Amino acid sequence: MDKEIRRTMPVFPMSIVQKLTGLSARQIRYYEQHQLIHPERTEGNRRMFSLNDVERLLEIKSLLDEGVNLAGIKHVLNMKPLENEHPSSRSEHPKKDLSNADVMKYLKTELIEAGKYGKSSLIQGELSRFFH
Amino acid sequence: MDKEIRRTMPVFPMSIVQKLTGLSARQIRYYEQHQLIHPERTEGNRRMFSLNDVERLLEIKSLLDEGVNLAGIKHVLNMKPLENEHPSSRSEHPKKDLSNADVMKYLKTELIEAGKYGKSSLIQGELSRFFH
DNA sequence: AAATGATGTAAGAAATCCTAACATGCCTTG
DNA sequence: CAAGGCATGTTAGGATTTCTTACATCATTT
Repeated sequence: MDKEIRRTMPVFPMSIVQKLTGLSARQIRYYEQHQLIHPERTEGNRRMFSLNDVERLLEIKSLLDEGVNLAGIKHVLNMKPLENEHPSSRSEHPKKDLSNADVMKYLKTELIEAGKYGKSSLIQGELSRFFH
Repeated sequence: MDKEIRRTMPVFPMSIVQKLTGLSARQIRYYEQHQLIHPERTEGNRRMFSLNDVERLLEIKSLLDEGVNLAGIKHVLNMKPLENEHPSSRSEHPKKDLSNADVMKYLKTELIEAGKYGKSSLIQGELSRFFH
């Protein structure tokens, strides 16, 4: 009964998550500071990550590669916290299940709005010069 | 491509393996010392365990509960190292796939032999008093 | 030019893990 | 029954890893 390792169990230390995601410790801590992830802590205050945390970090990395900034990533990830949160830290989120298509639609409208008003609320750098 | 976590990847530190298996650090190190497991090491010499290592430890624990001693467990586990070894530490083992029935048969003959000669090569304590 | 966002780096403290050694309790054996 | 071996607990000192905080850097935005 204890044999199965749940996806929400905090089992990976920082060093392993760095190797698994290719992110630096600085980045990972920064994303936590900005509420993109919520890793657990040991009694001694060391971060411990679950499989879901790692996958979430990979999502973040992927979105970063696409030029989305942290504020934008936060919006996207907050739309589907149901499967990524630890059971301990879950609260009364507005949990709507949404598909990849929904996320893309959201990002596209954000982009269009940004283009209209000459201000990108989500994208910085690369893509932002396509709108002005 | 990096998203899938292989069963042989060393990802769990000692503290997590203790919680996952219910074994003490002393026990885990002792089993390694006696070649029952072969966890990897970080650059800084810290043990890092794979999922297979953890499952192997659970097998060990289960066999211990049944009264099998370390020498016996070593025999049993050495009969099926193909799926439990790290790819890095694999060598030209006589890798025969064997079923639970095979293992049980092996254990039973060992028990019978032990009974015959008045010496238990595998079992100590509980069961040993059934033979003498 | 100044402000902001994202990340790197460094320092000092604290937590975790390492090995080695000695202690303990239970069997087994002579 | 005493001696030895097995499996584990405990302790000590040292090394490694992680933590927080602060400051630096570089690109982008205002």
